[in-house]
Amino acid sequence: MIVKAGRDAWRLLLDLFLEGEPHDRMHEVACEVGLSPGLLKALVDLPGRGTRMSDLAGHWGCDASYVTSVADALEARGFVERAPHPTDRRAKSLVVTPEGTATLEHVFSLLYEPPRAFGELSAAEQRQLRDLVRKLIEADQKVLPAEVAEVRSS
Amino acid sequence: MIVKAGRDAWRLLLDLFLEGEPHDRMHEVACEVGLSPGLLKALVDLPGRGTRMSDLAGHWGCDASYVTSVADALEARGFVERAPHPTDRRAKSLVVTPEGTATLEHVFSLLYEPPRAFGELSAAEQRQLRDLVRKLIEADQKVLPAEVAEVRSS
DNA sequence: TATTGTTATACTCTATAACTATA
DNA sequence: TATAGTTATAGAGTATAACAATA
Repeated sequence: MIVKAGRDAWRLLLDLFLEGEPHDRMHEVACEVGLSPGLLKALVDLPGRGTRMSDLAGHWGCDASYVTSVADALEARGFVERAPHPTDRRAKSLVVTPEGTATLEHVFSLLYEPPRAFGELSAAEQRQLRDLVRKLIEADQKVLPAEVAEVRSS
Repeated sequence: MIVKAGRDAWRLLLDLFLEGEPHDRMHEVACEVGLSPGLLKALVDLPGRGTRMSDLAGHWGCDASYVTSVADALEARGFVERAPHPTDRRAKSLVVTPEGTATLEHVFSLLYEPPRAFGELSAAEQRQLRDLVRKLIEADQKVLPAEVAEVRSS
């Protein structure tokens, strides 16, 4: 059951992400590595080797033709390469180059750097927060499939 | 000082907002009220009565000409109206109409509805989470001005 | 002369439709 | 005939530059 404190917690969390220091993190990181936010998101969200470009469209929730232009842009920067599908000669997949991997590592090191405000919490409080968010994520993963089932049955 | 648990907490929080149920909240709400995400953000982020359009450009971090088109779009839907500045006849401000206010209330009621995962936390845990995030926001507000000062001095 | 909001124009992001090669 | 990726084209979103009114 969600109590008032829970509602307040969510609201505060939302405020933190919509207005505070964390807000522009994705945008800053994109600038830093010279990619548009959309291209950065694509690079970060690239599934493992062997995924067809057509499946990427589904994964990203965009049109197939847009996958082509994203692939062109990332390839032009040397971050990915097109690779042929082993058995289906119509299909291609995108593989991350060493340069792309290095960029991704840089991206994550920037993205995962906590906002300074975290330093104002005691070590015990940081542990508490980690445990609570972990629980939330586990619950989220439990809840999501249930929602999919709901949509299917309606 | 930020300890490992704090880093993990931030990383988990980021995962929650980038991938979990909360991720598409803004987008869903925009659909629900028939605004593009950009227009919704503008409406939500509209400062109080009397703010000049030129100041909105600074506030939103966009060009002044874009403020004009945002104003046109929101005015076309009846959510805001242009009002003359009391003393400077060059300037105008945007005021939210009753219809705009009603829409905003609807928007916030949707936005502030906690993800279902919150219900998996006990009442005590929800209170704990609220207190921690509250602390984080207070620290964030303390940290932000310091950063502005840094930028100024560099 | 500088500033406010607007217009005209152009560039980026993303989608739709038509096309080529392969299944 | 259907599917994979591409191309051509069009629509949003956003910026730059030139403009009219006012300060």
